[in-house]
Amino acid sequence: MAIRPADQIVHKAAWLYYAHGLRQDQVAQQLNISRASVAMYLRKARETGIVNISTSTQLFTDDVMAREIEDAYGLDAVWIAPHGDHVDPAAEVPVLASSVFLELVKKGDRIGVAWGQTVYAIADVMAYADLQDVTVVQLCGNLGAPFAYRPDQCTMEIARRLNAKGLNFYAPLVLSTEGLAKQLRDEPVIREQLAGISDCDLALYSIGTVDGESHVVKCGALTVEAMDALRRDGAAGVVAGQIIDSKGALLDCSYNRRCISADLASLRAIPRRLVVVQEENKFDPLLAGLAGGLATHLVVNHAMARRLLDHARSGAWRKAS
Amino acid sequence: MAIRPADQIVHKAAWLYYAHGLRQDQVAQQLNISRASVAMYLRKARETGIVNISTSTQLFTDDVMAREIEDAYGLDAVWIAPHGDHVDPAAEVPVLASSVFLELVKKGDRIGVAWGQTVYAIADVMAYADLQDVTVVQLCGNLGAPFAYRPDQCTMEIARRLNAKGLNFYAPLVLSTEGLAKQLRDEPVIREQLAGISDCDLALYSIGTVDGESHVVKCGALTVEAMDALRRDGAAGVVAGQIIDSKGALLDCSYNRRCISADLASLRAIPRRLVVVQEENKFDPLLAGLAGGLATHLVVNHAMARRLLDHARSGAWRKAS
DNA sequence: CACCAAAATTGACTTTTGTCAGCGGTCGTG
DNA sequence: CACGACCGCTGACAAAAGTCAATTTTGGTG
Repeated sequence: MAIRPADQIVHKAAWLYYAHGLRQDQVAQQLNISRASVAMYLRKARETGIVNISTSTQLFTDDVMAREIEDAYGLDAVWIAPHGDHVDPAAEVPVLASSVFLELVKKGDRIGVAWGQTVYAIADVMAYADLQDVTVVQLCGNLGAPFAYRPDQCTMEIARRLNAKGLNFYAPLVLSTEGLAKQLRDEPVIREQLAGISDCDLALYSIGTVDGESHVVKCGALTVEAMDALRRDGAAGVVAGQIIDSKGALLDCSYNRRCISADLASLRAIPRRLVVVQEENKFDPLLAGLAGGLATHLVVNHAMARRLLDHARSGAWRKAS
Repeated sequence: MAIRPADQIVHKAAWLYYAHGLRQDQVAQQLNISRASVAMYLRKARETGIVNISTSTQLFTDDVMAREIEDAYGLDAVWIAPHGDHVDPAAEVPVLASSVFLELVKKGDRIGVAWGQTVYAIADVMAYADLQDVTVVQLCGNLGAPFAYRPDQCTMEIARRLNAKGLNFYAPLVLSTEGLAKQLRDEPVIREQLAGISDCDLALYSIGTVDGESHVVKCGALTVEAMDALRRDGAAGVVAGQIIDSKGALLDCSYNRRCISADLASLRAIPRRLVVVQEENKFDPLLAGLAGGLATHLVVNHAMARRLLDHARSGAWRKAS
């Protein structure tokens, strides 16, 4: 990402201020501009990722409960957001998740991103960074629904924050017939995108519920009735727009066959898979995802952590092999 | 690195302030402490690396001259510090070098560090970071001289800044006889340390001059006369306390044989080798180091960059294979 | 348990930073 | 070339952050 001439002055101001520790008035003097401009440039520098301010997430992994969940569920790392003893409890999980995400990203990475309110909330609070050679790929097809959290928006917003290249999926998430979905999957452009998913270094997604509140229902991919029927047939959660059963396997149903989305095996091929779960009612979907080995890194709040641990201790837990 | 209970509050304050964007008074209210304490905790958070503020060094690599030097000398990356058009020109190279260094370090790295005024200056301006599982190893033996920039100090200071483990070398840099040096090198403790050098992921050093101003002379490892004699025998630079010739090979001399330091082949085995050169009179030593393939990454100031480029263009340059 | 020294915390004050209306220059357009 | 819309910069004021001497708390000791 080449620096445009207009960025030069921003960069220079940021350098003098943050790297050399000069005060704004000294920087202003140095560059022969007003201090107000310096303040403006510095804000710009932070907003473009020229300057990076990050806070360690150690505190949230450095916890016996996190360790126990890691052991019980065979995860690489777990972060637990404390219960809302502060101003904005709802923001805690997304803020933590975005920090964790930024810690996991490396230069040159290829990152798979799914969608949903949680994913968008993370993107929304994510700090700007100027990572070189990062590509953000959309893990599933699109939806026309006018929601900010739809697949292409999630991908684009995260790409924008990281100053990365966004690779959108130019296909609908769900089609009306299985045949059409199959044909579309065989289209070179789509096939290529699907094939590229397993090459990702990092993935970010949440796991959706299978009720009327589900994002796939809200966005019109499924009717409430259809979802109810699927639930009776064993649907337990939603991953990248697809329905999984309680073992974390793809549910054998028409809907899934009509979906254009990441193959679960491709997802599991991604070495670091960050799953973030926020809402209370996502306990069962999360268990399904964990059973399917869809997560390696997990961010949850304290209440959910408690339930996970109790569940594991009750002996009810067994991961699918 | 486990978080001590006293750090909890620091971490929490930093989290609310930097991750959530609350103001200091809001954080104070949240934690039931005074705003003055919050300010203090935040400073502590920055000083411990719980909070990381870094500035992109893009501006200094994003330059035609840097590209040309990379091509001419076969380096992976070059950074050029602008000439001192600001308050503290002498600080420019160390500040830049420390930022570059921090960009190159990754979690879990093993880092080799040599010594000298330049290296110490870099350590001195380096931001604090809280890197997990990082080890900083000393590349050569010690000197008793009362200088801040002696080998153990350089290693320790950098380890302290990174919150890493420092592995010091418990042997003198130079001994009075070759036999003793050989015997000492065969001591298990020393042998192990020397063997561990090639396992490093990153190295940081400068290249010293071979005159009376050389740090090896100032620290008493060599007399001015001895150094003069070595120069007549082809000494061109100093790397990790050892004398190299103009081709970047170890000079065949008694002094080198009496040294306990990193084998040049071990240094070259380190994948990323950051060389930082600051002083004007280090041009020839730098050329020697480059000829010996001792650098992969280079930080110099504008004047030095100019000279390097002119030298390469004059056709005088040829790297040893 | 009273005492002291050292460390942590605070209130009050100073310095630094953020903000925004308004000014002045620039560029495209009629 | 005159006009107006737009953009970036600045001065002045408001808000926030930094600092430090004074005070309280803590932890160890006789």
